[in-house]
Amino acid sequence: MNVTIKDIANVAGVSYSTVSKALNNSPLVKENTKRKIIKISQEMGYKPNFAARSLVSNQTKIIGLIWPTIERIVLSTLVTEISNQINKTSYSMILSVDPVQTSLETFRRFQVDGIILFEENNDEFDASQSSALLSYGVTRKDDRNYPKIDPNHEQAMHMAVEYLAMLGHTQIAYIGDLSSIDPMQIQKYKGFKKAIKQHGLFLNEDYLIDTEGLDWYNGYTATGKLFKMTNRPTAIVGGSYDISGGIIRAMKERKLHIPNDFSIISYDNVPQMANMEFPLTSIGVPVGELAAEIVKSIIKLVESEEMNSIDVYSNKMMPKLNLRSSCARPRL
Amino acid sequence: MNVTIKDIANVAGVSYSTVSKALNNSPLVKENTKRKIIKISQEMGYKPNFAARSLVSNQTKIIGLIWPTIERIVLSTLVTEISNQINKTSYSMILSVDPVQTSLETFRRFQVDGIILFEENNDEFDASQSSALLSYGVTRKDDRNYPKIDPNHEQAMHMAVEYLAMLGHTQIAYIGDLSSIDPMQIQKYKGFKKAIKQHGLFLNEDYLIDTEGLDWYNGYTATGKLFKMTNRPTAIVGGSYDISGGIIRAMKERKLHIPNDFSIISYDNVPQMANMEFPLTSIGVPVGELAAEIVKSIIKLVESEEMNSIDVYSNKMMPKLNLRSSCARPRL
DNA sequence: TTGAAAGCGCTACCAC
DNA sequence: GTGGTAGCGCTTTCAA
Repeated sequence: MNVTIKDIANVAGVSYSTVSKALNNSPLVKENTKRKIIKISQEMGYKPNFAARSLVSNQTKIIGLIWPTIERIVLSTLVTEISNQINKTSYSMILSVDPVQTSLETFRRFQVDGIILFEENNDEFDASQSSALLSYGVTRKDDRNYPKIDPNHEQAMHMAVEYLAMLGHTQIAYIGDLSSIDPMQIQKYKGFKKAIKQHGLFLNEDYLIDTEGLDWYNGYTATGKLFKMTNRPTAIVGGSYDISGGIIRAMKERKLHIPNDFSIISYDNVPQMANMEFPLTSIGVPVGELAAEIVKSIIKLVESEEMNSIDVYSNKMMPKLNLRSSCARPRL
Repeated sequence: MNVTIKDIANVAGVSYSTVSKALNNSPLVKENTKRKIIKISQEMGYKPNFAARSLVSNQTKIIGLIWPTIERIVLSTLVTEISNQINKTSYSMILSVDPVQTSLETFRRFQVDGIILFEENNDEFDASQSSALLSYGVTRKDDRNYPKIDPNHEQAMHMAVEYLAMLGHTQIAYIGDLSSIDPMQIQKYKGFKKAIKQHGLFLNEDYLIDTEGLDWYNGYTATGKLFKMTNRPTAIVGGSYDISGGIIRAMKERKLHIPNDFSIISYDNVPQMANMEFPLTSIGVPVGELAAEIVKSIIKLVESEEMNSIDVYSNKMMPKLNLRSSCARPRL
């Protein structure tokens, strides 16, 4: 059987309520007894019983996260990063891989204090009975009244184009998923078009290359279309980490040089960008910052909700340009 | 506030101990009252409080699973399937994406009843303090005293070669990761060689094609090597789902016909095989069976451990050949 | 500064 | 068949 505070109390010769206070570092206990109790509890190998604690305190200190159904390396990096950051707090994180509704129910039985949801999980669901909810990504339903964290895709495209234009590029292509109904993809592509216009460049419709998907191979094939053009662009914005991987590969196979033949900026600001076949300059909210904001927000939400003040907000996070060596001035 | 059994008791006009029994389907309650109570509890949206239940019963009915670090579609299919199957039992499953040691500690705080571990998680760790542990995959350390579930890779290769040989193939290639130190890859590749010999075929070393990785693109590139040969094989065994995807793509690009130009069998018996560019005949333990065995074993382990009888066993599961239309007799 | 006691939601036992 | 009640391990008043 596990050691309980009563066992400790017996050994220490105090009441078990004193033990409880001591272990929770309450200022109501004399430093001396506190130290003694802590020492004894360690010697006895005491581990607090989570169930008992959460039963009485009515909070579990657990954050639940519903695993995004669309598997992308960027999302799993985000999830891992969120987990790491939560581990640094007094909270823990658990995951569910079930559909949203099922996950929500599981989490309710666990009485998790807060739930992180990815808007890619776009199933219909009823969140009315749940604990504090926070979502990441572009929401499809405006009537959902929980806070949202979302990268500013439009601004990202603006910064990418701005940087390329500054280097002297005027012929910039976008290789990304134009056919998707995923609002995130739509925002990127619209953002790109808007940015081109804002920088006074000519928007060549041929330079909007549809990958028809987000996989590595989609980027690879789409890049093939680009080589068939007579009037090739000098710079490319890749729509995602995976797509850009395919672009690089297509370049390498044709013995093309980055950045001399083509300057490339990739969407998605993840550290893995540095380990690609060719390290790419990238644009996007750094995944660490995203995770930090998500963790900070969910905890704030959880703790504020206890005082019944749920304020619905939406945070469009600012992207950053991460310079590597995949961009140069265009050849004359 | 959440609905409790007391609330239900009030509405139903019975005592709350009767509610408890009814909800646990105890034979001590009259069918009539049982039905009434269940109906009311559903209407009120009752969800049992895990913490309270586990506090008294001293078990959580939770299985923890440590997310495999190597991301493969096959593994995530397995995890999802395991989750689905656990949901059908009285247990629930939670995931941790942290390193093994951290996950183990989190799970201990949760007092999970059992833990599923993937042997890909090959970190060093101390499992001595943990609850019932079960691992999937080839263990690297023989001194670990917990049960293991593992597909019989050797038998799988035997069956694949047998089938191809039966169709009349004598020139069979293996495209897989030969350079890996992952014991699972080593077993596949050795199994293939052994199977070739057992079927009295000549083992052409050139037909062992190293993908140098498990990604889609590794299969794609490795297939290129095959086309450079003068004496090409007539049949191919693909080392994994992703690798085989690359093989198919390489075939398609060269306008080669499956199965007329090449017969292909892929390792990994997952349903997604049917949705590939070309549906492939596949070999491996069906992922559903694997999940079922894992779930059955961990639950058995959890429940037997309560009577202190931990028997360490290792289950090498039998693969199955899943016929689709990617194999035919070789051309003469 | 410490101790006693109530009670979180539930299961399980014993009475009726 | 049903109800009453003890108690799981802990936190949190309130009293001493």
